[in-house]
Amino acid sequence: MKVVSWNINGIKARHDRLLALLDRGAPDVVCLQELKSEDATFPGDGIRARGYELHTYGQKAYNGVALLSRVPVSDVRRGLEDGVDDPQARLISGIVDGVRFASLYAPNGERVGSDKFAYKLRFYERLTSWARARVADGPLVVGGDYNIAPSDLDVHDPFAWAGAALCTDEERAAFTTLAKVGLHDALRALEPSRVAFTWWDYRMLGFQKNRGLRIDHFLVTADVRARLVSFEVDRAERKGQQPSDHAPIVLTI
DNA sequence: ATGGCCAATTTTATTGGA
Repeated sequence: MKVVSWNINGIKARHDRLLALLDRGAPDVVCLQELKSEDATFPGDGIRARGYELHTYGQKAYNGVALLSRVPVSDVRRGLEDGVDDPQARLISGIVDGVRFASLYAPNGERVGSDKFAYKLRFYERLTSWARARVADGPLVVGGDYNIAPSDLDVHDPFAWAGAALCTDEERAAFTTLAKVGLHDALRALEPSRVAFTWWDYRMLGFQKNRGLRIDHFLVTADVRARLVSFEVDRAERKGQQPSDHAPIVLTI
């Protein structure tokens, strides 16, 4: 099966591109991030017309995640489910063919020392607890924008990014701690040393100069890892008119 | 020289992104 994860940076601005992606690639499951749309106004008709079940967890202007599937989804869950009063819509998941698929939009963190950076680290602690509980339930695939480049191999210019948000040791430790509940970075399981950026800054001709980061990932449980076939970055989707600043990542299981 | 872009709302400025 084919699974896509994509930070679309606004469903309204990327709606036609999304439909084209569904038509072109016919993915079985799609994890979307940064919808920037409330559920009530989410443009879902074209998605459903293409045979997908659509589950959204949105909010006005910011954040928002969605799960699309051509196969029926059960036990849809929204948020971190830990009782914390947190209005930010960053996680949705559901079970498809016995595997739980989650769409994650982790906080950006702005800059080291900011309130948003502290929120990011706290979010990762909470996400780790959530993931530990889900891993105990069964197979899990978490696709999304983690907003962490796990190693210097995932950074176009590690010297320039040293110590900056997305690349700090503290964030990388949070990513490692999350993985220790029993999750594996799918690309690294397949190809330990491949350079595969997933985000490029809109400014400064970032994509044209390939000044990118790998911050979108699939984390999978060991049983899924054993069935991995390939991981690709859909770089073509970063080109042309009105692209998202993230390219979709595509996992074949 | 350390910025340049983009989306959405608070819209002709501001906020957040990464």
